[in-house]
Amino acid sequence: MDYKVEDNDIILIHSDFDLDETLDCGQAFRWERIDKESKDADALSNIDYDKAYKGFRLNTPLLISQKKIEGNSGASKITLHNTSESDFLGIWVQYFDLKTDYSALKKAFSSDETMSSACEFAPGIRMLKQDKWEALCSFIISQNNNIPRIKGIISRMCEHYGGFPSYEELAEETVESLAFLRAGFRAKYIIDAAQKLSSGALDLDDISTMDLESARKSLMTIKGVGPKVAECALLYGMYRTDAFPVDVWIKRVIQKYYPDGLPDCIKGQEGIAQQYLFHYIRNKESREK
DNA sequence: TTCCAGGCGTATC
DNA sequence: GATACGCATGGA
Repeated sequence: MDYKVEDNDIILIHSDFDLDETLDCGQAFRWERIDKESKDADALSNIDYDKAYKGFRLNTPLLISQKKIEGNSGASKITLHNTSESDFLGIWVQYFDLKTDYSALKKAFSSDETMSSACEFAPGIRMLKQDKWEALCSFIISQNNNIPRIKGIISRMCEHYGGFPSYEELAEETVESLAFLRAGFRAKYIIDAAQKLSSGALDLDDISTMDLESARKSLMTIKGVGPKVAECALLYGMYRTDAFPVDVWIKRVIQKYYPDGLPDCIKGQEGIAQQYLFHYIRNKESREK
């Protein structure tokens, strides 16, 4: 993992990192693409970039930009703006999973034909290793919901609390006091999760060390957490790459490409493979219409 | 208007 | 254990 510190920025040259494919693929809900005409773009007025995003890991903000390097197949210059080396090493290296070799992963995955197509379709996808509580809470909100509306609910939540709320804060709320979220039937689930964590009935650090089956069961004692949300909390919040969330889109993938089971080449890394498959089925088919 | 969205709780068999 | 249905909200 090579990087350099330049003024107040951290610079990476990377072949397996695309901001659109990683930050806008339904695994995290707080990244916003910066419109070049918007006020946010002012901070980048002296920067040469193709695309940029602003967002958060829990309550640490980041402005990140990408510029394709001409003549170097697929490589981009990624800049983490106004980021100290200690924040980079302490937060962002893990968040963007920078110690994992995605070229090697994709190569292994590509012995399967569908996986090969999915990796080729969006080669810049990376897993985002999110905060445990942020991931759990976000995916409780995600159920039977669409991505733009999930983002809206989480955005209203963060605006209201001045950042992503702690479970202690949410444990004090009621369905009525959370009406401003317009989260629908999910409000009571958010509160139940917050109360179980706040009271100590459940502990996400403990759960993260359990074997997969015990961790699932423990998470599913929360109202509104079923197999899919538990799997997402484990994958995105606790880095269990062998967790495999199955939502309506992945059900379509399985029905269409894997009626007889998942291929061996993704064993142990099912969760990461799932991210390529999810993006592939959601975007490829709409693009073909 | 109806259908659908990164599902789950509940009732019923 | 399997299956059917309702659920809040809002965009297509």
